Amino acid sequence: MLDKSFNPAAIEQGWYERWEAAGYFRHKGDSRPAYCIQLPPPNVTGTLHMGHAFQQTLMDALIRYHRMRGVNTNWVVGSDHAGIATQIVVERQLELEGRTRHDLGREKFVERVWKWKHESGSTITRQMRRLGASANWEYADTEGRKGGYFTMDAKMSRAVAEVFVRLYEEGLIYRGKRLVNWDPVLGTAVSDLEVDSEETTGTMWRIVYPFVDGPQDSTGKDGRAVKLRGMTIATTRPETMLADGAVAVHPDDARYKHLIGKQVILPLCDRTIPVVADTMVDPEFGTGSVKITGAHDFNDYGAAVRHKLPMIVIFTLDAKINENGPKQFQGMDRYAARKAVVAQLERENFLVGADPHKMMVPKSGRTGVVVEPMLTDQWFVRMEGMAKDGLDVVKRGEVKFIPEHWTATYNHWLENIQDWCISRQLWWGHQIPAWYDDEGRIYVARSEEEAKKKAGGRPLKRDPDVLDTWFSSQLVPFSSLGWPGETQDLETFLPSDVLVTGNDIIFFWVARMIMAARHFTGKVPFREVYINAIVRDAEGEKMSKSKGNTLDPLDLIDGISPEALLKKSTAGLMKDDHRERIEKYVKSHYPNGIPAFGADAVRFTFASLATFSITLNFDLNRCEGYRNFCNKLWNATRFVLMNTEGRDCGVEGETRDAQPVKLSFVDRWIASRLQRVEAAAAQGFAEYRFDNVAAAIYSFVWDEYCDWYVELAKLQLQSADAAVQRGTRRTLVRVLETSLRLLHPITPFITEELWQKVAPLAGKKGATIMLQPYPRSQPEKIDEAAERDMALLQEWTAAARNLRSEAKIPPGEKLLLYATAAPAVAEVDAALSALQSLARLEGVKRVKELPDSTAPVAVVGDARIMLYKEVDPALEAERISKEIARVDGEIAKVKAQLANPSFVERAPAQVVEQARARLAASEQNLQKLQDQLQKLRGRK
RNA sequence: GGGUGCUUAGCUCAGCGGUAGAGCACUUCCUUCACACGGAAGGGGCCACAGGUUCGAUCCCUGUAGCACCCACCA
Repeated sequence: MLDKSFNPAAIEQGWYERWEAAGYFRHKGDSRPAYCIQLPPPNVTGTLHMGHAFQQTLMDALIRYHRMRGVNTNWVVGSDHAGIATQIVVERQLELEGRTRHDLGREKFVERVWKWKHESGSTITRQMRRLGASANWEYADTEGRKGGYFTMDAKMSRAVAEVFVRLYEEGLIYRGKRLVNWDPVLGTAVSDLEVDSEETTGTMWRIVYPFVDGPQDSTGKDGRAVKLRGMTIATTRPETMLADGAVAVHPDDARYKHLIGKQVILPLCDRTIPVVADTMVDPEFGTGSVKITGAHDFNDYGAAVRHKLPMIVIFTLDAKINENGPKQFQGMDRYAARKAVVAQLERENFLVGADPHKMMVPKSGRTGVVVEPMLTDQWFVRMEGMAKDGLDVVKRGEVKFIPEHWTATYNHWLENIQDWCISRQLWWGHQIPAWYDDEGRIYVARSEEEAKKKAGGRPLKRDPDVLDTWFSSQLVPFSSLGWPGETQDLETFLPSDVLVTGNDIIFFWVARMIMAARHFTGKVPFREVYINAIVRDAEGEKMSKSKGNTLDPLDLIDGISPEALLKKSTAGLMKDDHRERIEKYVKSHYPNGIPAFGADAVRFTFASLATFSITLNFDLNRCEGYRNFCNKLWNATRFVLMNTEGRDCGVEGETRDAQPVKLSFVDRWIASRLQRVEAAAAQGFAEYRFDNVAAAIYSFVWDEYCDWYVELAKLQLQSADAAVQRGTRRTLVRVLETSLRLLHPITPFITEELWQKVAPLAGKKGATIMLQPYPRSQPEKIDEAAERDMALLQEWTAAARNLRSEAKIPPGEKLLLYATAAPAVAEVDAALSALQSLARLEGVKRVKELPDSTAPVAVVGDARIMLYKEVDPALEAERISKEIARVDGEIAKVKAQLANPSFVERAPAQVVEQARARLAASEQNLQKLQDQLQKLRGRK
């Protein structure tokens, strides 16, 4: 006997371990069609957040669905070494010990990161298991830790080196001194994508650079003649003037045209620079003349190259003024230098203006520090050719984005792609497989031995830099399957079927995977990319730690007390000033903490909210509603078990043959509805409309099976006919058993728990629901007649109940229902006794005319029905008048439509017919209501 | 400066050329032997705004406004 209500913690315990131990998650090396999903590998350092939980719910639902459909599924999972993120975490730990990574040295530091990875790297995999992810943990796992692959594993690293060497040999990787985005705190280059612009109000300073040969004639904006002391430039970063190579003006700018080629004095510095002409200058902006700082500005870099200007570097790698700057500024941080430069300019009368200015400041995505364009030696991947191919495969439809509009985002980026800076000046990551000899010659090789061989024995030094983390992540779709080896897995599981991921990594990861897989395997990495919504809080706000509106999926599953939640929300805060705000938020939003909804309810919520919308506002109230749904399912099962266990369910058993069964229109109806929900589920999965899958099953189970079928089954179980009882029991268990299988991909735990008990009664054998066939719709079982009859019964029931309610008849009081006609169904007797039971009637009495009474009357189809209970005629008259008004409105609307000749002529015949039928029915209804009203009035 | 998406019931969201839907919340009644994490009956919406196309628009088109996100080297 099941407990009275479902307790997620109790049932969710144990199943996962049993499934995993039994090896149900592994792929099978057989010839069945394959279905493969690659998990976007989470950072080893990370913990599961709502985005992960959402994404993984969808992936697991797809995997479970396909597994049940008999496909050879392989959910490839793993984790990412996450170069910068991980290094920062371990460096913070060292900081607490008062040390830096340099105190340890590279080798010891990397050792320490590995140690930390082993200790805490399993957090997220544990959380995924709690969520029920039926992932293939053992697959591609080189460490034997059942956590999937790790991007720094020997196996995965081998593919990284191979790719680097091949790209280098093909001339697609090159090394060069280029201007790159530099994070002065981390001391490394970062890619364009890792830089986020942030609007800031800064200052636009105007500075005059005097002409070497004295003031010059020119014209002002208004055309009047003026004398120019020098070129006035505008800048937001005055400290970079120390590295200026020229002043540029537009070649057609009448004010400055004649001054091109003149020399100006660079203030504060002991040198002069030329005035050059360049079309990049916008004469309308600022003063129309621009300082050119080739080594410290991306825009100016191009101009400096065009005009062959010297590239002067004035910053050290930690953004302090170096020896190339004037003595008084040397060693100053860039912002201190800015102040000092401005002060001296002002003192020496070079500063002619300073205005507030809104601008976009580039900041490092990791540290939030303003990046400095820095001229350094870096490795790059040439993107042009691969990008073109990446565009082509999407254009040809070999890779499809869902929703489709993301294709535009993808295309736009690839059409404007820049070469990719892949070297990072970090210690944690794949070290670049390049060696240098004493003369600076480069040897790129798969291993040190190979490099030595190539160098002919010259002493070699390895490049200290590591690769951008995405360089290895992009290979995952094939490196996880054994590439560069030629494996059966590659043959079977590449391309994978769908990638489920967030739109934030379309550039970082999705595009690069497509390009890399195409380049190295000739195949696309996946056929479809489902871009899932971004999870926000219920008010649509971005979840962030500093707002306190983050939710931990595990807290939703297991519940959390208000005290623990408060403590957790404010733990490890960087800034103390957030504390008060967070406490306020948490206290007001979760005064009672969070109840334990269970993994199934959380998963169901995610599925229900998985529309094609760009954001998903996670609403705890909906989560609660779906927890209630789980309870409903639990109790429906409880009812079914109570009525079927140990009884004859009309199912063939091992020791007996099935006895004859009789099926009523109600039995046939629910079986018919089942076919429709099965079709809806299949369609939903095919379209990635998980919300539709969830909604279809929800309403079937609750609104149809529980509300109607179970209620009517109670009646049928009291039948004197054993065959009717058998038929009812058989339908009860079979429909329930099928519903459990339908639901399993979304709510794996509760369905497994219940299936174990229900399946034997339905004549099903099997160790687990996981491997049972997913229900498929059988259109031949759709019974239109039964559905029509049931719809009528429901209509009659609703009308009768409404009469009860309107007349305020207490639930205990049973009355006769007078009806001028019987429901137009095939099994009238069965329908009438059903009606009697559902509407709690004493009976149904057929009459020619309704009794002369003030009792409320309703119109159902051809019949008028009445519960014989005298009520205040005035109230009843009012009720009927309201109803008449409603029907009147209806009639007016349809009449107007039909009176329009062009509607009747041009609308499809079917639509016109429908309107006419509606009009006829409404008019009939109106007539009966008016009769009734008149009668009521006559009584007064 | 470009681009994308959104605007439907109090809240979170479906829908989509032909009588406006769900969950939660709300009102009234009910502890009836699966379930009060429940049952029954209700209330609630000029489908952002303005034009256009159409017999007919919440839905298609064009604008406007608001919100969100992405891209972009304007000093």
